[in-house]
Amino acid sequence: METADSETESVHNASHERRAREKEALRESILRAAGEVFLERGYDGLSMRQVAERIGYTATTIYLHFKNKDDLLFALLNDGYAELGRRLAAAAEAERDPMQRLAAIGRAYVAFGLEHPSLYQVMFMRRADFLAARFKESQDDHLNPFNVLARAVADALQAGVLKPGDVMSYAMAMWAVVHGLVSLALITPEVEAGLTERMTQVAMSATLSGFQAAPVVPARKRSRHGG
Amino acid sequence: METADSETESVHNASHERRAREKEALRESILRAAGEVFLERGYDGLSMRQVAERIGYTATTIYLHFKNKDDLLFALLNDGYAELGRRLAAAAEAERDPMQRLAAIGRAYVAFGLEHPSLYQVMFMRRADFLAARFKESQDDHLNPFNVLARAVADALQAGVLKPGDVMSYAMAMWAVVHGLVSLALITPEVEAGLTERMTQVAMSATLSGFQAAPVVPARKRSRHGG
DNA sequence: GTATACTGCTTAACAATGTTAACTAAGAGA
DNA sequence: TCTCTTAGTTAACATTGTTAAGCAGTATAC
Repeated sequence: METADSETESVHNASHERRAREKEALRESILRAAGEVFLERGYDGLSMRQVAERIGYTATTIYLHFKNKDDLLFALLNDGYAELGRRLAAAAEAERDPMQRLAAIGRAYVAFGLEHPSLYQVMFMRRADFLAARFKESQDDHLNPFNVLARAVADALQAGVLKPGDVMSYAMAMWAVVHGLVSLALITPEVEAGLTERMTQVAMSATLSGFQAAPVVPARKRSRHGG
Repeated sequence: METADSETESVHNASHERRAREKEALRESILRAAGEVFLERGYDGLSMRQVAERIGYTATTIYLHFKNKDDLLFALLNDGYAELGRRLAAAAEAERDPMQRLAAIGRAYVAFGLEHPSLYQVMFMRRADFLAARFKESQDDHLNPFNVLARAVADALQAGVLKPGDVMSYAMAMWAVVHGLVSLALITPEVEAGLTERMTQVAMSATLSGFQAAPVVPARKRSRHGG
């Protein structure tokens, strides 16, 4: 009896596992197809029927693996957030000096955005509602992109290379600058790459030097030139 | 004969004019309704049928006054671009000192974005394709928002308060920073207003002081602290 | 004053979207 | 072999932007 019981049980387990594997495989397949369609047709061209057709299924099948289109999209973007986190962390580790580290993180952020324009647009411009969800989900994850930046800022503050201030304000300000650089570059594609690069250089160096420099707009006059 | 001729002619003119007036009135009415729907339901909730229904017409009627939905939206956004231009120009005029003028323009830009969140999102985040069209259209308009900024930068450069550089790089960098501040604030609505303000203050003052300060990340070491 | 042309507007329709409900077929378990 | 579960499909709905055809009323011409 016991033998029979455990035998049938193991059979059940085996088939269950196989089904689970197949299910997971199809889920991955859907995700891959969605990624392809997204890259080819853009965010607006990403339709359930298009994705399904590409892998020989019907649109409704996707709903057996994802709650709805947003759920599918969220899964797609999560890869993006993860990669961004990894790249920022890698850039941070590569630099020891706190100030240089901040600069490296900034450069890595901009590079990521320019390398994945459509992905970045959805992640940080079109579907920012996902941003809150994702960041809340991985609030304590040390690979959360914002956490990487905040840690570097905290280090720099502690090292005394920044003017006194709170971590949050500095981190958000830094984020605003790099996000501004990326998104401005993405919404003005007619601007030549050279100008984009010069703009990035100017903004980044100004911001970082300003973080450690004299008070704002000191309006110090050179009397020698007479106003 | 002549009298009759000129009489019928004037009748024609009069009726033509009336028709033209009515046509223009309906166009304005559509635009106003579209603005309302846009404000209430957001960009995604703006549908031709919704707009038409609000003023007691059918959706297809709109096509007698606008080529398509994009055309209608473009007309809507044009008001936004115009107002932004006026506000930046007003802010610029109110400050004489070149550096303070730049700061004022930046503050005005951020204020505009935060005051018109949905409008700003469409203007600079979702439908940036309109941006190119609009800016190309009013390339020489001195109220073009970017021109206002570029002029202020040119003045500051000429006054020698900025480190040597080209107008375009400075203007784009400045635009990137303020746009980054606005769009980051808009995509993270869960962030408290106080932090947004501190972030703005930090980023703006750092950037501007960086524009006129020492070279980037000079890594000047204080040997006194030994590393 | 009556016929004609124009024109402002509507109804009908099409293709595409996301999504739900009902159905089918096939495989697992007894 | 019979039943039940389940993966997948088909059909359908509401909504979208947009085009084509029709209709009614007004201005023009005789």
